[in-house]
Amino acid sequence: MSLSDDSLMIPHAAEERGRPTVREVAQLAGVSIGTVSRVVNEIPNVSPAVRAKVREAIGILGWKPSTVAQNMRGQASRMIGFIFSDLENPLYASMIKGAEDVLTQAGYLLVVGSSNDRPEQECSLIELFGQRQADGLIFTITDENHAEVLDSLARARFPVVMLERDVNVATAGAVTANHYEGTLSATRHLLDLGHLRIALVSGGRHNRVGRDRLRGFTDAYRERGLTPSPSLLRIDERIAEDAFGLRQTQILLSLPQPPTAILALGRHLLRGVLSACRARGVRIPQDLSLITTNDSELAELVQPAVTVIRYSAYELGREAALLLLQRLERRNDWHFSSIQVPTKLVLRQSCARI
Amino acid sequence: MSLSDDSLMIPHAAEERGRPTVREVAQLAGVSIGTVSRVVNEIPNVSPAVRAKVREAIGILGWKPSTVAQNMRGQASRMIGFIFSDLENPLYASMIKGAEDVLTQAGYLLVVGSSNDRPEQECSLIELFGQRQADGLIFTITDENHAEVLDSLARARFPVVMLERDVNVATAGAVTANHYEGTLSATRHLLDLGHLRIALVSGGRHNRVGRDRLRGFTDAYRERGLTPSPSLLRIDERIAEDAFGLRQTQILLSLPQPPTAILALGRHLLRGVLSACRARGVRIPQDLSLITTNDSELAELVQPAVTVIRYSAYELGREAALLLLQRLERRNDWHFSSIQVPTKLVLRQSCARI
DNA sequence: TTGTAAGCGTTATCAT
DNA sequence: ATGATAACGCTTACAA
Repeated sequence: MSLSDDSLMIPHAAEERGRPTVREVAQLAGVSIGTVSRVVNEIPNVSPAVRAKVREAIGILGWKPSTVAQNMRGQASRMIGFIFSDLENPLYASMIKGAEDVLTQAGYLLVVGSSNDRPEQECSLIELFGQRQADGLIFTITDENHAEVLDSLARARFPVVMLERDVNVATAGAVTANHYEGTLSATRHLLDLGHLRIALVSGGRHNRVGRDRLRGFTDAYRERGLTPSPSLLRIDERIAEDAFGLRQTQILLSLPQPPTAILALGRHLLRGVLSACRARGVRIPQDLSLITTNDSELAELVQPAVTVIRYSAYELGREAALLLLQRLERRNDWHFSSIQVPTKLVLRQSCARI
Repeated sequence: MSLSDDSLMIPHAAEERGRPTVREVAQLAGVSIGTVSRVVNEIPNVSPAVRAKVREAIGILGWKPSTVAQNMRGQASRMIGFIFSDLENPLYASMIKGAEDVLTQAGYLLVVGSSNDRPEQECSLIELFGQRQADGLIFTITDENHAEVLDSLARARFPVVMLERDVNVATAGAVTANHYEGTLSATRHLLDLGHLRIALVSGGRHNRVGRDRLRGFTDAYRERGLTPSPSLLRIDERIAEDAFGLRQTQILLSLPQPPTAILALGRHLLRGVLSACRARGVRIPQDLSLITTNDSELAELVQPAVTVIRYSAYELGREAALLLLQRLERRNDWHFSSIQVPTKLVLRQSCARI
């Protein structure tokens, strides 16, 4: 008597308005919780009659298994982290979209975290993803050599794919745009037009993108037995700052021997370059040739339209996600693999023969 | 004997390389698991000596409590979902950033999901967030009247804040830019310049943004005892399509009585409008005045620079997150609240007196 | 002050 | 084919 009273009160009563649980489903269907689990997980040995009853009860209660409880049982969380510096950079937005499209398709959820270029933030995000049992991580590390971040990464229990970065961690794969080829062909193009004083405005050597660009630039010169002028190398870690493009262009235009062409490689540089040129009355392409990256509405529609090195950030994100999924499937052979996404020189009206 | 053998084998051995657990920490510190928990959760009654011992053990093992297990105990997951249509739309990117900045600060993690404007996808994301015990949701619903999505929303066990949308769900708060005022003042500006044939290119009436804009537009006319010409109202649900701005402008310019000004209100419209004008040799602002929204590098740097209705999408995201946090704190009074973020008319060179 | 044990909602291993 | 039960890692009420 009192037993049955208790068992009527104790179970997670429907009127408690909490989410339904397997137990309630089992009770309603008149079966055990094991059977319910077998039904939802499509395990063979269940009679069709019972299967139907359980399905009905599930429908009535609107029950969905709790992902949290499933994770407790050691299942994959189907959650992927994505750490990048700044969402307002349209390149990252596109990468995330590319990754998200692939991951959603595969039943994963994407968890984003901005580092704002702060390594400490990167560390704590990596830890956080670990605590939450993320299954994998896509990451654009700020400083490829930051010891603590690399440490967190090495300790991580999930596979990592680096986007646009090169890092000395055994378990990490990498996906990058081919900035070397892109810069090489852009520089060749300017040299072909007779330019000898070409300025390179770009990020520094602290990450792969900057290094590849510098290498492409100097290699194009070297091919013709030339050397770029050091004073025209405007390479700096502070490229992320808003006024970087403007300031560097002002400096270049004030040089005793100003450049005849500028290669402005980096986010939001175009804006500053154009402002500086207009302020000084420098005409493009008559006085100065210009190539930037990546492609944008601004580059396309400003007059004259600007020649750009174009690559698909969306594709970059896609490839990173695909590589990660591949590692997630066969957990054993995480042999290092590196994928390159092509770049393309899109010719417009901002370059002229000298 | 056999008992002690068993208890020596069973515990999660350190050499198993799994994540450490409370039990291992407790064992190493020579205390009980309850004590470990009390130390990490800063519960008062623990002696300093024990506290120190436990802290040391935690440090040695590098233990962090599993968020998953904590959630099982009914704790908040500190996970917020964000559903929007398209990450490549810089407005959403900024909103997400605004939200993320606030939420990270408060110890929450942001989980993103793109709907690509598909209500079914929205439904399944809402369900998914429920299954994963998200604590809250920021949402830009595609169709404010879609019954199934509204249903999922009503069933959801977490508070929801709508961004740029108006929805008839009791538990939902709302944050919007003041598109009514923005459009009103832009239209007034054009009327002040003597324009009578102003075209409105905008999204349809299926969401709040489109309706507010239309209302602002017609109210500005009404103030002067005028009525907008129906043929100049280019309002359509397919605004998200890439060529929408181009096509609508072509139509407008082909009219027997073409407009003397265009109000192009929506993402990526500027590009198409400019292309159409250039193709036809229509000069801005001599032949046609133009106002768009939101502000962008393109609007700022194209020549002539384009007058825009500006508002901060970042601020919109921030406000949404703040409203959500407020609801998360006092779970009781979810009385409906609605926040408006201001808009501002930024005058540039694309409008002329007629 | 500290230890013990129940329980969160699943899945999986036993029996039956 | 199905039911009972242990286990996942943690928090917390209760006992000591």
